[in-house]
Amino acid sequence: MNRSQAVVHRWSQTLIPTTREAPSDAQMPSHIFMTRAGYIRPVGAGIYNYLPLAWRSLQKISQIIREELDAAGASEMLMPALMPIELYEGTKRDQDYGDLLFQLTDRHGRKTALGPTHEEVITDLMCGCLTSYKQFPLNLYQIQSKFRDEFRPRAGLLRCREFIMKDAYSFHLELEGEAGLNETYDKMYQAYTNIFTRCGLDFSAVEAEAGPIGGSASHEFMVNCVNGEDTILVCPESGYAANVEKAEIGDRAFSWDHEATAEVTKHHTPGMPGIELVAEHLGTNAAGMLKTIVMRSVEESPRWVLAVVRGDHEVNEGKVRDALGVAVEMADEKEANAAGFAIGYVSPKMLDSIDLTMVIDPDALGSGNWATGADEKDHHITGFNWARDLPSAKYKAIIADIRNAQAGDPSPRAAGANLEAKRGIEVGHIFKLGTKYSAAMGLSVLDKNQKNQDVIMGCYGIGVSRTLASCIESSHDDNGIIMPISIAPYHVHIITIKPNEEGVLDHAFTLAEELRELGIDVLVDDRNERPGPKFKDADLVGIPLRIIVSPNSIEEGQVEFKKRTDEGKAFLVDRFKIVDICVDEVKGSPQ
RNA sequence: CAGGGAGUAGCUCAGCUUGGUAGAGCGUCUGGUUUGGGACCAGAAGGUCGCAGGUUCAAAUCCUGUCUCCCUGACCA
Repeated sequence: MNRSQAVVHRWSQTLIPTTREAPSDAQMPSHIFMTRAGYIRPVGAGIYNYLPLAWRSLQKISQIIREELDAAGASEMLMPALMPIELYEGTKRDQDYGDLLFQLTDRHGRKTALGPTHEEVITDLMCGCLTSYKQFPLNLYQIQSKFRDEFRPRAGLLRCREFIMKDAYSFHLELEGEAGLNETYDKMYQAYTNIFTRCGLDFSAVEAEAGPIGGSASHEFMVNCVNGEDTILVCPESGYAANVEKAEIGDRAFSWDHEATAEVTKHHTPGMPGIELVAEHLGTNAAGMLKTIVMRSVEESPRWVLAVVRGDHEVNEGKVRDALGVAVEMADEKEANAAGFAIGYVSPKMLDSIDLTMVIDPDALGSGNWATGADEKDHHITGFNWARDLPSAKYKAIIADIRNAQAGDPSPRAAGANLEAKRGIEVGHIFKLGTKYSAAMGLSVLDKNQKNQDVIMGCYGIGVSRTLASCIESSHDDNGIIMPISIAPYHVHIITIKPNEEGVLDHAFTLAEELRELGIDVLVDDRNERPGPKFKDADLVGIPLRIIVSPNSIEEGQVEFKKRTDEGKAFLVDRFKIVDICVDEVKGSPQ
């Protein structure tokens, strides 16, 4: 509630093009309702006009972000959206980003990009600005349109090619201490928590795939929503929550000594894409098979790595990296074949044929009778038993949690508890970057000891337009949007009944003006429409407080009042009480 | 990018199989009657049928090419 800027707008004199029917291509509720309620209109694939209602909400979200980040010690600035491609040379992100980067050529043939984020720009800027250890910590942010050539934009504002993002970057010389990265990171974590709480969102802060520094170096802020694109795993006992990519799994029982129950038998299994088909052919299921993934360590003298998981599980590269202490990547299929691996038909038995490191997930040691590859094209075996058929594994292999967690897995933080899966929409992500960009781009300063040191960085993003969409995604009913007061385009929606009749409009605008002077934003539906469409439109646009002004109630010295969340009809309120009621509602909600 | 679908009035769609002067509902505009949950009557405006070729006496309709949009997958705020 900002007194100096509160407004009274007339429906008839702003642009709120509501429609009765949804565009046929919209699937997600936020997309359908934002279009129907006149918040947005498409321009191209993943490109939208933000009409007045959406823009007012986005401004309110931005204002909340500004207040919280300023309070956390950050300063707002603005960098250009257009940037020369040379900036990316140091970090090779023009390749990492690949097709995601919008690239264009100017009239002089210079290659230029539209900014997908601004690590390079700000690091380059800092190279010329940061000269002394006395300048730290420094935390800068901007709110701006970002451009990403998404493979497939979709779901309205949830995944766009041009979208509004707040990105912040912090600079430090150490991790610990007052000026350290950890201190700023924690402040930003708290600021994000405040921001999303004030926006009225039901969200979870979850651990995400850690950056190069390790530890809990990255958190995602996820709006809890069944339609979300991301899966997070939570422990109901301890409160532990993590992205599916990152989630640890609690201790699992395993044994080398399961008794063999069948002989090893070879089967011809040609032309069966997918483990399900093979399992069916072998008379078992995916959970009865071993999946053996060929990887390589990423170092100067690469080494083969075999990761073994149960057939219905997925290998997690990050976990393999953590188990081995070196980064790994999927092996190139041609190279692996040349080295003797029958890609697609690899079994753990390769441990005895090729010099390699083997990592086994505990669940792959949960039985004495497995189906797996035969190390020969188009063939699998059944009856594999670790103790009988590959005794060397017990001494040579590493056992570690190397697979993606899933619902029902034991919690890593509470004995006996099981992880539950929830869906979410990622609206914020905070990162400890370390020296990735500063080292690549030569950003260093002299520390107290006159030693040149690479600057340590953190980066912090919020999808502003996505935050609006995810709010609507999780807060709507069959009739339309239900906006929280803090980010609603207007606080109060005054509906006039029979606006042609003497005094109705005057009454409505007098009331609106009283509210405005107390810092409340008001939309007055002054259209000469019948009541039906006005009520329908009001439900659709979802402004939280509704006042109905009609000839009848004016005569009685009353108005009608209803919250968007209330069921049924509005109730009568004395005219002289309505302003206080609205002020209490606005003040009593998160701002 | 791969697989699937769609481009016809501002919006939602029919018409295409079987070629013959462009249709409906909603919305918009005018006049009238109406005014508590998407009214009614009368009238009107609005489309080179995505684009370019081709076949034909004749193409929204058949053929070829091309562009755009949507849905499902890998990425991310």
